[in-house]
Amino acid sequence: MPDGAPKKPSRIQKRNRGKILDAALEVFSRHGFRGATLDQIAAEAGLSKPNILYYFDGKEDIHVTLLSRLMDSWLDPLVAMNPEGDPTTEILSYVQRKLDMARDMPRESRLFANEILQGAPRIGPELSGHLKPLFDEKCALVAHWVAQGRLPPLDPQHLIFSIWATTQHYADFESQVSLLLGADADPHARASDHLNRMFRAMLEV
Amino acid sequence: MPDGAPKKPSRIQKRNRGKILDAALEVFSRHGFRGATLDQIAAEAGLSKPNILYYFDGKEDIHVTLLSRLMDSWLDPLVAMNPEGDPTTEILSYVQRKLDMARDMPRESRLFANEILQGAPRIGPELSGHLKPLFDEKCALVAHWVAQGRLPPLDPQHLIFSIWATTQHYADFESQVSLLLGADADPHARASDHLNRMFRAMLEV
DNA sequence: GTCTATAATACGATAGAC
DNA sequence: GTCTATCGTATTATAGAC
Repeated sequence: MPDGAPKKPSRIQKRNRGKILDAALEVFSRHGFRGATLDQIAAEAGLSKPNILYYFDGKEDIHVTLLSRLMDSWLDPLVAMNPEGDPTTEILSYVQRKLDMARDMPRESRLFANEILQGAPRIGPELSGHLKPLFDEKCALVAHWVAQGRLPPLDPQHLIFSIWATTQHYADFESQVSLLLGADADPHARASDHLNRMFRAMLEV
Repeated sequence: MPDGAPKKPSRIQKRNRGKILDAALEVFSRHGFRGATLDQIAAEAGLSKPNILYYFDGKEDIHVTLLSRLMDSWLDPLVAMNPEGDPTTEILSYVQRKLDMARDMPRESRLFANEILQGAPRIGPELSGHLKPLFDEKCALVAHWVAQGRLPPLDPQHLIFSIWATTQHYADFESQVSLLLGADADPHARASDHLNRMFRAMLEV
């Protein structure tokens, strides 16, 4: 077969690659890249270690594939911020969607947190290529809203950082959060309320 | 020599333990516990690997010693929150001190972030023993201020989480922050301004 | 495609000379 | 106290049968 024309993956290939990536998400997000082992991933996926390496070129290949696959859905809430909408509503909805993601996709959150915390050695290009343009675009949008007087003077870049930080905190530092809150109430509802009040206060003209 | 009476460490012992802990802070904070190696720590400290193990019982001993040594100074800003002071001033000062720490002690911030991100497997008891009582005490203080009507209704626990999240973000995710901001301005001044405005808006009665 | 067996290396820790 | 040399194990990756 001539090079450059990758064979179409069979049904079974797709299913196994999916199983491996899901297992890898579980293991990498809990232990980080170096702390994760192929043995753990293989056990979690229900496959043998050499079989894992039949589908991927190595540990790093799995990790990089995982990060780029998840990048798009991870950025969805920011993409959804609508230039036609009401500024305050759009931003508060974004906060809410990010907080929901921290609850529904904590593994993805910790996977990215682990990678960025260690200097993004394996995902730097993806960040420059996908995240940076989107970030710049949405910062320009917020700045535009400010210039129109529809938002008070604020720093778009640091506003977005604060949204990321406060929402992802509940996924990334979950062990500390649950220790400090105790096991009683559902933290999500109270966190949602708190963040809504905080960012609303900041966005009032 | 009878047990239970540890020999007083000599000057050279103190100095070498200090060099090792400083090197370990550098390496652990950048690569996490599993990602760090004794070879790296030894090279950074300018000592041989067996010499490292002469001063500490093993890799884990170094890590735990480091975490408990740093815990106190890491919590200093929260301790300094003064019940006698003006509520808004005290909280805004706390934000400022935490942000200064993210700038001045980014390695310490990343060390704790790495540990907590992975479920605090080696520092859980320290958190329960030192952090939890302090956290509860300061939450009660904020709740008291709210009950007095000196602060608007707010959730003390989640307020503190938001302060931690937003300030530590600049140290823990520095690689992403610097990528997105570009290399131009000093981020610290603008971050300080932004966080001051944000939390002030939330604290207005 | 999947497995068992194994190679190759990285790493934490120890032995023993000085 | 400090070093060189080395052990034992964990871990990534490959060989080769089926």
